[in-house]
Formats: sequence, C-alpha cells, structure tokens
Amino acid sequence: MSKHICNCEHCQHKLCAKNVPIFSLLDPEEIEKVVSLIVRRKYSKGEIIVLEGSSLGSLVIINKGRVKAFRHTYEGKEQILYIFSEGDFFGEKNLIINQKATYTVEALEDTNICMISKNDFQILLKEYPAISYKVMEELCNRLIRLENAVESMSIKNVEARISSVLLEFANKYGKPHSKGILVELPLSREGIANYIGLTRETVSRKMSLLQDEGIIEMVGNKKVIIVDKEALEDSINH
Amino acid sequence: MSKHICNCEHCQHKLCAKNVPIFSLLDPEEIEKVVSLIVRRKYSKGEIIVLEGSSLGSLVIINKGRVKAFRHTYEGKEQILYIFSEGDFFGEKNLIINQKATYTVEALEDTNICMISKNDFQILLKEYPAISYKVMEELCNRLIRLENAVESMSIKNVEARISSVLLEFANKYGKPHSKGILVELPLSREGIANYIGLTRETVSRKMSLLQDEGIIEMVGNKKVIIVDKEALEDSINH
DNA sequence: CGACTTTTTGAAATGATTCAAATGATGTGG
DNA sequence: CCACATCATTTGAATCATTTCAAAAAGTCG
Repeated sequence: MSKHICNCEHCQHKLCAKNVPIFSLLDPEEIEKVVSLIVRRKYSKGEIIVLEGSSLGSLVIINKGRVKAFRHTYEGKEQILYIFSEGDFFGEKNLIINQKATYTVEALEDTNICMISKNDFQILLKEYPAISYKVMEELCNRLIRLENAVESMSIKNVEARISSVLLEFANKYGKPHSKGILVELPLSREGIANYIGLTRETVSRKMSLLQDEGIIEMVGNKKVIIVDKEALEDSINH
Repeated sequence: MSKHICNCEHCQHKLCAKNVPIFSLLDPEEIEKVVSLIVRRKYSKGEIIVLEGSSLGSLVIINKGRVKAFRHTYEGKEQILYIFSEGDFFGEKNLIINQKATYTVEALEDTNICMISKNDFQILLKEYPAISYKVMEELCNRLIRLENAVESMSIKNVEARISSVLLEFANKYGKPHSKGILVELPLSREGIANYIGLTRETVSRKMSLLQDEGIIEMVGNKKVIIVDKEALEDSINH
C-alpha cells in the first residue's frame, strides 16, 4: 500500500483520488485532471443520497463512511443489495446505460462523497481506457457477489446464510482480537435480515444458536467476535 | 435492424460478428480483424461447455442456441443463474479479473459458439474502446437482472416469482399467437424451479393455479400461452 | 404404439413467519 | 454519573406455506 499525502480534514488533497480503485492506474497528472472535475458533498447518518427511480446523472464515489443500497418491495420490506464503503462507487448504471437508479442509497454513518458528472465521466472513459478496465473489474466483482447472493437465497439452510454474511462482514470489516476476529456490524439485526431475505426474529434466533455453539460471541448489539472462523466456514458447506 | 449478408449453414460469414452486441459499434474492417481471431465450436444438447471452477481462458459468444449457467449447491440442487442465447457472451470474469468460472454452462439445445482467446480479447479491448463500452453495458444489464433476482427471491409471494419468470421468457422468447403470446419455455418445470429457487412440485402447482385463473394456458410441457399479460404483471406487484 | 420421462396431485411434515411480551441495550438530561 | 425513556433484540407459542415423499396421470420420443 503506497503512502499518500493526505492530512486534510476531509481528504481534500488531490492525491486522495489515487486511492479510489477505478483511478488507481492513472498517473499523478491524470489524477489532477480527475480531481478538478470532482464535486464533494457530505451526508449524515440516515440521509438518503439517491432515491430509487431517480436519475442522479453523476458517478458517486465514497470517500468516507458506509452506505446501504436497497429496494422497497411492494410488501413494504426492504431488500438490501449492497453495502458500499470507502472507494466504492455507484450511479454507474445511469452513466453507462441511461438507466434510472435501481436502488435507494442511504448513509449508514456520516459519509463524504465525491461526484463526477455524467458528461465528465464519459469524457474520462474515452480519454483513459484504464478507467474502463477498472470499472469492468468492479462490475465483475459485483456480479460475483450477486451470484453468491442468489445461490445463498435459494439455499434452504438458513444457518448457512447467516454464516455467509458474518464471514463477509468479517472479511470486510474485521479486526484482530484476542478471542478471534472482532467485527463492527454495519447493519442491525433487522438490516441483516433485509440483506439475506429473512425476518429479524429468525436472524436473532440463529445468531443466538451460533453463540451457544461457541462459534461467535456477541458484544452488545453492534459487534460480534468470530471465535471459530473455520466452524463458520464449515457450516456453510453443510 | 440492418440486413446482414449471411446465408451460410453455420453462420460463418464474416459479417455475422456485426450481430454480436459487443462488436456492433465496429466498422467492417475492424469486424474482419475480430473474425480472424475467432475459433468456432459446436455442442449438442446436454453437453457441458464450461465447468464451474475451471479456467476457460477464452471469451465465449453464442452464435446459435441456448445455454444455462448454473451452480451446484452443496445440497445437490442446481441454481440456475443465467440463460444465455444468441449474441450473449460468458467467460468474461476469467479475462477481466482472472477469476475461475463461477458457474457451469450447459447447452440447452444444439449450440454453436465462437471463442476468442484471453490474449486476443485483451488486445481487442485496448485497441477498440468501443468494445469495452459495450461490455460494460452488458455487465450493467446483467447486474440489473441479478438485482431483480435477489429481490424476487426475498419476496415471500411465490406466485409473483413464477409470474416474473413467465414474463421474462415471454419478452425474450415469446411470439404472437391468436390467444395471446406463445412462449417456448427454455426450461422444464424442474429447470424453472432451479431458476427461481423452488421445488418442481411448487412450480407445477402454481402454474396450474395461473391456468385455472385463465391467465395462462399450457400447451404440452414445453409451451405456454400468456393469455392475460396484464394480469400476470399485476400479480407481481401484488 | 409402447416405454420412458416429466408433470401433476395428494397428504403429512417441517421450519420460518407472525404476533405478543419480556428482556436488554443505548443515549439523554438532570 | 446515574436514572429514565426509548429503541432494538430476544424469546415463546401458534400459524401457515412450502417441502417432502408417494403415487397417479400426462406427455414425449423412437
């Protein structure tokens, strides 16, 4: 990981763009150009950044914070599709295929974003093919994530779905801890339920079960320690 | 739709590549170059084209026929992720992020494919940015399809899921008919079940129900007439 | 036409959901 | 820093829909 020059309060130093995966192949001069096109904005926890069905007309890149992307089903439930954090982007569907937002995006915590207008981004894509390549990479990764989600949701074994999600969070947000891996959950029980298509009660019951088995340990409502990662992995494949 | 010069038995005339969406922005000269890189192959119904976990090392474009892309869950069930037909491609994950196949691909009928090696395709991407753009477009569409699938699978109302799939098939494969839209189903009842995460018995029961309501009419096992498309659409949103 | 495969239908079992209540966590103001 | 009010989580019991297993009916193909 290369050191970057950034000690400003809101990460406004130009070289920050270097840390955004889709711009990572650009050289400093090109980064400068990208940075000149960026508009910054801040959102507080709970604020809506994009509403399903609207057309934002910009690519949004997360600079700091976490957001959830979800849809409201007609039944009133929300289905969470993605959790985006630093370096992730969204709004690409509007830029690439002129499609209105397929999900609502809401800040899970205080969040800073960078926006590049449709026009500017299309120019960038043409000028720097390396960006296209990086975007394709990320779209592929997102496809894999959704393919896994579809498989996971077709699985009858609900415990395996919970294990999957806990491992996903552990890989993304986990930190070493004396008892295992400490994970700050980005979502409440209800959020987790909406992420994997269950009810909050079921999530609660199954997580308690995993705790009884000594596989995880809950620390308050917002943290979990993965005590036995292997057991968690095993419980997915049966 | 521009007329193309093609009267050969297996569509081997060069200009056929013009009909592949990702090459559609290229001019005749460029198409020629692409065509020179293509290796053709045929598969019979039921044959495996790619096995999950293998690395094919080529982009595969379907020239004629239909295939299903699926995974085996540990429970032994198969989860179908995509049905690809003429003009669709797969194998892009290996080329773009060096990822082994995330699904098995099997021919649903006799199928002709075109293959372009990883190396050649990467050269094409660099040389013709228009291809990158088209690939991104298609990846976006695939994301939308999977996002819909995830939402659909989290919905409790099973009848709505069946209606969704029937409409999807109607849009892709439907033909006008005196009673409505005649659809040649690409999948058996069991296949449909594996596509939307249900059992074949449930699919059977719910389709019979739709028939009793006069919304569809089954013609043997492999065809369905959508009699009342609006009612089908309504049943999704409630 | 006849053998085989696929689909349909029936009845019982299973497991998540629902609704309700209790317990536990969190954050605020005194 | 504690007490209280609020919100989230857990737990319990009944319900409901899909699954499962089994058998009959219908469709397909040589």
